[in-house]
Amino acid sequence: MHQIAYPQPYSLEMSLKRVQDMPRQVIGRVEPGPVYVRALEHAGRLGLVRVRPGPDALDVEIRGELDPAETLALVRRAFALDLDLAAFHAHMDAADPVMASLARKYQGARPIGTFSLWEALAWSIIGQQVNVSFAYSLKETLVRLCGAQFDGYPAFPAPERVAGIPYEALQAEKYSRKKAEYVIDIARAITEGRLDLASHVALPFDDAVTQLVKLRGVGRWTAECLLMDAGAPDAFPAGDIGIRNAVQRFYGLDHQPTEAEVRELGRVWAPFSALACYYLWLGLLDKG
DNA sequence: GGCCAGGACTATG
DNA sequence: CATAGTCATGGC
Repeated sequence: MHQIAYPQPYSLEMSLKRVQDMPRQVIGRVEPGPVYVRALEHAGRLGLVRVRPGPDALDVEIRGELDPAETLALVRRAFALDLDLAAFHAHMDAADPVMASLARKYQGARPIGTFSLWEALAWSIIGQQVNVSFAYSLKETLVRLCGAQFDGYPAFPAPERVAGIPYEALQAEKYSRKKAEYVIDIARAITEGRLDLASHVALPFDDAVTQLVKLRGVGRWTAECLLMDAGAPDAFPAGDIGIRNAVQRFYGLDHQPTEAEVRELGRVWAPFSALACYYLWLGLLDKG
């Protein structure tokens, strides 16, 4: 059992809220405790990760062939443990009372994302246009068709696995032709060494977006969602329909704002736009 | 039953 | 550059 000291502020229960409220827990699952469990295929090794709250630190259990040091680093990133949430609160207290109020309501919540850039990008493409519930069923299909398993828990398939299936395999499972092509083509590009997402993500933010949108199936929204999941603190998918609805609701607008309006209203969130979007999405989970 | 979903591509003015 | 049509399907 490994331990990761809690950042401040932090609440695993709050952070798990969004995972638990999803219509399906395809890869990352929450079990009683609470315990976050996910199988992981990383660098050709398969294993399982369990994360639970200890008295003074997060307890991380790593099983299988996974390298402990690498896996702990992945957990840090996927659980956003290095984000300065205290600075986010201070900034919003001074700049935006609405956002400050949301941040207080979900005190200690940090986004729990994917464990690889490939999974983040595939997930964003899968999530384009369709409702979240259907997106999860599409993700489940991909996992069922190609994913490996550890101890009964499915892992998100490595790109090599997805690269090997024909478009028709996904088309037959309710993917649109284009969505099937986008996901499989990107898996093939990664597998064949033509695409290195890590090098794109490492670029300055605007350059990263510019490079990512050159990929077929990747527009600005998808690029910003990937960068957000990769930990870019100021990623801001302002055109997101959920963000637009959340802004209308929490800022009391009489109409659904356009992407430009959201970007303007959210200018004060910089350099914490990604966390602001996360808290807006969190707010949407509470109906009414 | 019609419209909207955590968009992007393609074809036309 | 700007707008319209298309995509697949589930949820409401």
